[in-house]
Amino acid sequence: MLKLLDEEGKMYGYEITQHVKTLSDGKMILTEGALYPTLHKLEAEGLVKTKKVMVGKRMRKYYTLTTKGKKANKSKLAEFQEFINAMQLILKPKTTSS
Amino acid sequence: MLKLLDEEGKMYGYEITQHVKTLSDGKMILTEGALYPTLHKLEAEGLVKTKKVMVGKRMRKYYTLTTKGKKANKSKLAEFQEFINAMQLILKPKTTSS
DNA sequence: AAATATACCTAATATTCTTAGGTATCAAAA
DNA sequence: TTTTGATACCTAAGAATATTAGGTATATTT
Repeated sequence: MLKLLDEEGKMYGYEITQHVKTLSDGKMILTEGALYPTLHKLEAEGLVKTKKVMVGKRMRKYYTLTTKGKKANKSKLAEFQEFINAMQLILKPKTTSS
Repeated sequence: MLKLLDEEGKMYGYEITQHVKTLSDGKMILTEGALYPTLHKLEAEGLVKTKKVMVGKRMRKYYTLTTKGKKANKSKLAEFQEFINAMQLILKPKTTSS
């Protein structure tokens, strides 16, 4: 979420779920039960700030990264890559011979 | 765990934690609170079977994959790779120009 | 002798996700 | 025109999993 918000500037919750689905060719589904509590937590931690906008009679809540959120994005992305690297080391096939 | 057991043939719990630490250059720590409940669950599901061995006065519980466990290993490895692929698609930097 | 490593384990708590709701507007199909 | 599906927010119960912090005991190293 932080990464998408960093690139897109501002996004609303539903938009984030659609982005995730599109970018992953439908392989990842970010459910609303996972999405909204996380966004609220990010806001409580001061990583994002919100702006409510009315589109017709319907409400949209736009999220944007704070300075703290941009820093968190970088560190979390690096952390995730380290996780992937470590997992690949562990899951790399053990070379039996050669 | 399934992957390590598949390659090593048989392993005991503590050995698995050390393997994970070594393979990942100390970046991943598999704690015992995560390890043992998971091994017990794998056994309950019939993916691994156990054999208790006394080494001096100390007990070791060796785990080996069942046929079902070997199949599960393959599918779980594939599943994890798909997860990584999907995440990389989502986390891939958005090309702004060119 | 004491500290560290080996070797098993559990349990309370915390965290997070899934599932399954609820409310409401808007557009398209039946 | 009604009903379905998409858009758009949300919460809460339950399930799953990890963290933390123990407990027990033997073996080895300092």
